[in-house]
Amino acid sequence: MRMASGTQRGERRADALSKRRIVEAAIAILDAEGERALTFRALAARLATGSGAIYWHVANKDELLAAATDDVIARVMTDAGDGTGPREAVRAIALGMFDAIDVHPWVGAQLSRAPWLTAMPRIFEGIGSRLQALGVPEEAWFDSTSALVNYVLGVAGQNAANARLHGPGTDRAAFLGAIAEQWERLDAARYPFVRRLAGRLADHDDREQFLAGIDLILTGIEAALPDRARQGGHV
Amino acid sequence: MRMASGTQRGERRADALSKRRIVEAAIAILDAEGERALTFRALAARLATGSGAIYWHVANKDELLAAATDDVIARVMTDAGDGTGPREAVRAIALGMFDAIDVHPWVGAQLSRAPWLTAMPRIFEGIGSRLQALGVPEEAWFDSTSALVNYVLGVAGQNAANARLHGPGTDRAAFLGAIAEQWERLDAARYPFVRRLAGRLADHDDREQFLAGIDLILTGIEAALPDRARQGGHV
DNA sequence: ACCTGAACACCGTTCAAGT
DNA sequence: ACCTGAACACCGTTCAAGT
Repeated sequence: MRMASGTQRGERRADALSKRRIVEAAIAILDAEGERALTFRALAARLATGSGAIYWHVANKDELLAAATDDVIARVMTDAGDGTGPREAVRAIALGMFDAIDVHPWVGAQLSRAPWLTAMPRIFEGIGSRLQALGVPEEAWFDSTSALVNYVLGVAGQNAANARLHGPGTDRAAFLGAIAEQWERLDAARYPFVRRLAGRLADHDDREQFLAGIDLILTGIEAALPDRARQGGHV
Repeated sequence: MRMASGTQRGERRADALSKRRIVEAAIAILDAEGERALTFRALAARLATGSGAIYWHVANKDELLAAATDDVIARVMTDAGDGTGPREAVRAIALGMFDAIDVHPWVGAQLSRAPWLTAMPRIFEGIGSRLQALGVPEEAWFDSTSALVNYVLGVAGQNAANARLHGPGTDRAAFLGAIAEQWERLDAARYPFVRRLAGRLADHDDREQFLAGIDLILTGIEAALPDRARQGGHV
């Protein structure tokens, strides 16, 4: 007796294993239970199969994580980035990444593991093409894009790290408050600056601060723009 | 018969276990053989003891990695950062971190795992206090420092990731060349910008590009400076 | 107080055997 | 071609037993 019910030649059962389904299941586990919960055993259980079956579709865990990350980043790049002007587009792309990593913190960690061949070209293209539209001269493309991308990746990594510390579902405010409290208790002679900063830690808005950083870099980029391009991008 | 040779009351044998010695051994393994090589078994073998002995001095692997990272960062902060003016000091601190991560790539990965209570205050203090000296007004301290720190962490994470891809001791140039080649082969319709960038990937100088990003952010920070502070820091 | 090393629980990955 | 699931090698961590 065949397992398939209503399948025809060349078709696949709706629940047949595939890289797409595996990646989707992986994302679901990562989102709901965090990075530590993603094991081949858990994945196999969720997909009602053996752990070895997954290896038929995916080479190893690194490839699985890269594919999951690429999935999320691809969505960001198609969804965001069509603001009015090029400056708005850069901000929109950056914010899109921030928000995506807010929902999928593990993406932030994964991006620090060099998906140079999958997610990274998407990010470079998304941001760099907008800088080009902003009128940044070709000699400055690489450095400018790299500055924005690295900043975004830095924030992404920290958000991922924070999410790892307070497991999925814990509230951020209490977490930040606890750190602020520690910072206030640091040695006054060695950490005068950090102690004065501590008060702002607890009540600052991550998203606003992220955007403030983007704006600082954009201001730096625009300061080096040829006069012609300063009035909001070229035609 | 006692193991000790020439030890007196209250003294420790030169080769007695201690957190310091454990952390030093861990750093040696991480530097020489990479992150994957650091296991409690390898560490115990190197220290000629049982793996359980390490747990008497160190709570777990996370604490060990945090301590190793803190060690490296602490050295950067005491060694670097005394340039002529505050702007030079910021650049010196940033470059110090870049160079440290170049030598110890695993630090870059570890910083993306939130050592909020050890390395992070050092970094914030090192950079933030110089921005203060630069004349940045208090309302802007947090955002400005955070922008620079996140950028540095982003670069750090990428350098760590690259080092992980080409194991310790492989040459960077060939590695970048391989990626540039892949980027040139991307779909022309979807990645026009990245394809044009690919040529620059292979021959660019990481360190110079890093500094260019720092300068962009510093320019953005200085653009918002009150007039009084623009001429090179306050008195 | 500090060290030893076997044991435990768990993981990524492989592979002979199935369909 | 694709799936099953036991087995392998390895890891972080624990802990009873030693000194």
